[in-house]
Amino acid sequence: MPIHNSDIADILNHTADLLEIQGENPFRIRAYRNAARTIQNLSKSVAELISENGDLTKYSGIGKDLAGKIEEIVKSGSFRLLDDLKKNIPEGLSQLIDVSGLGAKRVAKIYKELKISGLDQLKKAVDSGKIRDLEGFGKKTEQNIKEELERLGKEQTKRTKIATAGQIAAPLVKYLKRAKGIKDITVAGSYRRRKETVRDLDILVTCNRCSNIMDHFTDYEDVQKVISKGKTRSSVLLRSDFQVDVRVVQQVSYGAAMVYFTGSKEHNIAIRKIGIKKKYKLNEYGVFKGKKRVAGKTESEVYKKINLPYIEPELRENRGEIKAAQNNRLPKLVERDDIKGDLHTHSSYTDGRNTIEQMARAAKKMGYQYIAISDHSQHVTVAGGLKPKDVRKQIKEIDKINDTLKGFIILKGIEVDILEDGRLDLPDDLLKQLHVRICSIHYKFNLSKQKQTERIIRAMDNPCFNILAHPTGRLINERYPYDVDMEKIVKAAKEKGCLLELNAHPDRLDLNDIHCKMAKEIGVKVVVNTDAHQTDHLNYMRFGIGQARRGWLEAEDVANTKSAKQLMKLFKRK
DNA sequence: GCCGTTTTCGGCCCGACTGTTTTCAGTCG
Repeated sequence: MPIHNSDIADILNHTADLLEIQGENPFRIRAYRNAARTIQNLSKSVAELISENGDLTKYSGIGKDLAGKIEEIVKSGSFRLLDDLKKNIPEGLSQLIDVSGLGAKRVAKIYKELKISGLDQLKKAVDSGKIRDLEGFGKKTEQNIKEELERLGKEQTKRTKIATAGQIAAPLVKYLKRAKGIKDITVAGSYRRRKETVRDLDILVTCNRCSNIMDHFTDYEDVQKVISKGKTRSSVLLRSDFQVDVRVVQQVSYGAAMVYFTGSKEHNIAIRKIGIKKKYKLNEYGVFKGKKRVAGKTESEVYKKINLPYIEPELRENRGEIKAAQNNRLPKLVERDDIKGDLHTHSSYTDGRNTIEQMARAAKKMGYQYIAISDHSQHVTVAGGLKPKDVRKQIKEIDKINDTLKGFIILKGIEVDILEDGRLDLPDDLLKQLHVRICSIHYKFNLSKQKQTERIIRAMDNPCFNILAHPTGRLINERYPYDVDMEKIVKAAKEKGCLLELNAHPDRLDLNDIHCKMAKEIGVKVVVNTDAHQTDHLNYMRFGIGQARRGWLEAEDVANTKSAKQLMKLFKRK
């Protein structure tokens, strides 16, 4: 069974956890974590790379030693260092380290002094008041651990989808704005980087003489618990168990603080290193030469001081953006206003809520030039998938409505199912009468990787195949992607002249950012579609654009920045 | 364990907050 990059990253992170509990050199531990992160973010499969005798040491954070260890993991499926560590350190300790407030040092102490090696034992020790007597611990710490354990018990700590985070952020930002003296307020962090899910919200605030801002914040009616509260930084847990941090800085530090709190952590570390080389110190208050602040008011000013152009938040993941910036080769990222239409939408012909005409008028109102109605095909019976006669009826209706629309066209589309054997769910002669065929998988998710990949590539052989919809089928936090070899699929799409969808629905966001970048590098155009089932879903486009930007896509890489006419040319098969 | 315009040793991002201890270690982001 081939080992995935995320498996290798998990093994390295697990190793780092155990090394940390063992009290190893912190820099050695960091090296394992850095390498794990590098691998996690790689678009290419490490297993494949090794089988082709590729050199892992060309990636940052992987040296000779770790390259050898990674090879061991890939080739043997096990890792001797980790196995040895496990012999000395009970398995349960890595769960303890996941308890917020417990780090490696405290876990090691709890284990050493009280022989506690699992969550259940920890709970018992907390209940009987044994923790408070340990040196360096106390009543308060014990209580915090107790609360954390209760929280872990009732809730799986999942990351929150960006759309949900937005719904939480909006009223909170509105509330914060009512504080006296408040000036600027920005939701920074991974939310600003438009990551598909976020762990918490980082809200950055500037204000004049605003001594009461933190009181105002912690008084918010949705606050369940105040985790910490200081003059410049406070953290709370909302009733939904969602964490929000607020940081206050002065106007003169706003740009530096924005860079700092937007992250990512890895990006920040990388730019600080550049700063150090230039004898600067970068922190959230500015860029400093000695004790003198030489930049900090705006983000551009901060980047400029270390000889970099402004880097868009979505790129700040230390995935090559700094090198690109140094070489003046940053992409000019696609924007919502570049989009000229939506190619994946549903109508009341199947499981959509609105009529074709309502969908079209809503799209026109958004400033689009076209919309494709692409309802389900017959195999998806639960959604009332269209039979051939239904498709013919829909074609006629679209022609009729198109006659009434000025400066806008409804494209005839279909979301046609890819059957288990790779055939499409409707006859070719009918599919040929449509403008756009979006092809997707809605059943048999659990085929082997090889079979699933072959199924899709076989479907692409059909010249009617235009776009592969939601290519991995994942639903964030709900359903894993089906097992496919994405690199093979992207290459097949390139070879056969097919396009890939980036489904903008916030539950899907599929392709993910890494796959978007892969498509761009291989030279396959991406279509950002909303999969709208009602008119207001058309607004999901903004989430798709965020993901596309994270995947380094420019307008040129996104097919639906083109006119309908240009699109038809793109769909022409070789 | 990684890395190099301070190149093969000696560094490794930086600061806030908490709780415990009394000047700071641990944790987090």
